[in-house]
Amino acid sequence: MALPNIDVTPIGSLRSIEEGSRVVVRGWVYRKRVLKNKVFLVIRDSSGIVQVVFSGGLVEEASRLNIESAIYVGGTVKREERAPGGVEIQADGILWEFVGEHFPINEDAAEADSELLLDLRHLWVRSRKMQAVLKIRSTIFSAVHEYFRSNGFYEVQAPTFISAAVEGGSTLFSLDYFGTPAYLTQSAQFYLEALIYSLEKVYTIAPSFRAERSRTRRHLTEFWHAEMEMAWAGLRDVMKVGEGVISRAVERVLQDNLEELSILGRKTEYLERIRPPFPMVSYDEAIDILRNKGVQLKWGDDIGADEERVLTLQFEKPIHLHHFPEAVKAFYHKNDPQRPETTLSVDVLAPEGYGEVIGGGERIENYDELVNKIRRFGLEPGNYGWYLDLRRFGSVQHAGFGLGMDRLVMWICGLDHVRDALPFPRDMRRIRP
RNA sequence: GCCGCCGUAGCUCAGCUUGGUGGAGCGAUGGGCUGUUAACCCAUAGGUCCCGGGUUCAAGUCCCGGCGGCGGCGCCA
Repeated sequence: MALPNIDVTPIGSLRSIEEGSRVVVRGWVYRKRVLKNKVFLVIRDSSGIVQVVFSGGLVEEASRLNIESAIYVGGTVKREERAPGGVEIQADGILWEFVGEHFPINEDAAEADSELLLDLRHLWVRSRKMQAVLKIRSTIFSAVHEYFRSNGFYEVQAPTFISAAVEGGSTLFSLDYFGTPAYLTQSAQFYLEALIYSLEKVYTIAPSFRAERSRTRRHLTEFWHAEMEMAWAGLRDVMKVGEGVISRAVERVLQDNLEELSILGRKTEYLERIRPPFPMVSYDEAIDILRNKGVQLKWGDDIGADEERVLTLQFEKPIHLHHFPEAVKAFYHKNDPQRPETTLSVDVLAPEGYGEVIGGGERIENYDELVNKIRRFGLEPGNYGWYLDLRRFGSVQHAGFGLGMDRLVMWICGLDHVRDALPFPRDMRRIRP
C-alpha cells in the first residue's frame, strides 16, 4: 500500500509544537500497553519517542499492531505529565500501517547483552541503545574529518587490495587476485607516506583488516582506521594532532549528543575534562609508576593491557605514552638519536582503563637506516621495494599515526565491548549479519 | 597460541554441591482491567535438559569423550 502523501512531524520536534496542534507522525511501535478502553503505543522514529493514545473506535485497530509494526498516525498534541517525555498525541486516525510479525527481541534479551543480539544485529540496530551509539559515532566521524580538514590536511584514499604487509605477514587476510596472492590492507600508512611528498599533510578514514585470532573486547578483524601522515613533522606534532582530534570529537559529542549519552548512561563529567594538552608519560616514567603500583616489570618489557589499565587509572585524561623501546615497536619507527635504544613513538591511551586508541610516531626517513632496521628485525628489504624508494627522492622527516575509530567510539560512549561501537561488527568468529 | 567458564522452554536463567515424576521471569495464546509507563491480574500452551558412551535400581545432576558457544591474555587500533 502506497505511503500517505502528507506532511509528517519528526517525533523529536513535538516538544516545541503548540498544544492542540494536529500532527501526523510516523514510525515503529516501541512499546504497547493495552487496556480495556484505551491503547497506549509508544512510537519511535529516528528522532525520538512519543506516546500515542488510542481510544474509542481506534482501540481495536491499535491493539493489532505488534512491537516494531510501522504506522502513520494523526492526532492532537497534548502536554501530559503522565506521558513519557511530557508530551503525547491523542490519536484521531491511523493513516497507514504495516503489522509486523512478533519481534524476536524482548526485554530479557535486551538486558542480557546476549549473543542473540549479535545474531539479530540487523534488528537490534533499531534499539534505543544502538541508535544512540550510531548517532554518537556519526558525530565522531564528522568531528574527525572536520579536525583534519580545518588543520590543513587533505583527505586521501589508499587501496584495500595490497601485495605486501606493513609489518609482519601473519596477520594478513589473503585472497586470490587473478591468480596472484594478494591481501587486504591492515594500514594505509605506507601509502600515506608516499602521498605526503605530494600533499604534505594527508589523512584517510577507511577499514583496516587484521587476521589476528584475538578474543578481547578491544579487537575486531575489520575496523575503521583514521590515519594521518605529515611531512616536515616529528613526535611532538603527532601528539598535538592526536590530542587535537580526540578533544574535538569529545567536544562535538558533548555539544550534539547529550541525550544519546544519557540514554547510554554515560556520565559527561568524564568527558568534560578532555581538553588539550594531555599528560606526557615516557616509557621510563611508566615503568616507574607501574613498579610503585606493585607491577613487576623490567625495562624493555612491553606494557600490556593489564599494565595499561593500571597506568591509565592514574590519570583523568588520555595520556601520551612515548619513547617505547625499539623491540616493542614496528621496524619503521625512528630511533631517538639521543637515546637509540628507544624510538620516537607514542601511543595515546584513553582513560578509565580503555587503553590504546592511537599508535604512531616519527618514521625513518634515511634509506640505509631503514634497510638496516628491516634486517635487524629479521625481515627482507626486498619485500619493501617501493616503500624504500620513498627514501631515495627528497626524503624528509615525517611522522603520523593510526587512530582506532571504533575504540574511540567505545570509550566516548562508555561501552564494554568494541563490537557495540559499530552496527555490524566483524570478529574472529562472526561474519554475519 | 595460552588460561578459565558455559550449554536446561522462543528469550534470559535457576535446578547439578548431596542422583529419586523438569522450574521461574519475559515472550506467545485466551480472558480481565477507566491513564498505562519494561503496565498489571488470571489462565493456557510450550522441553531431544547439546551429542555419544559409562556408573547406578534410578542421571538434567556423577565420570569419560566429542561438538558448539562465551570471557580473559598475547598480538594491535
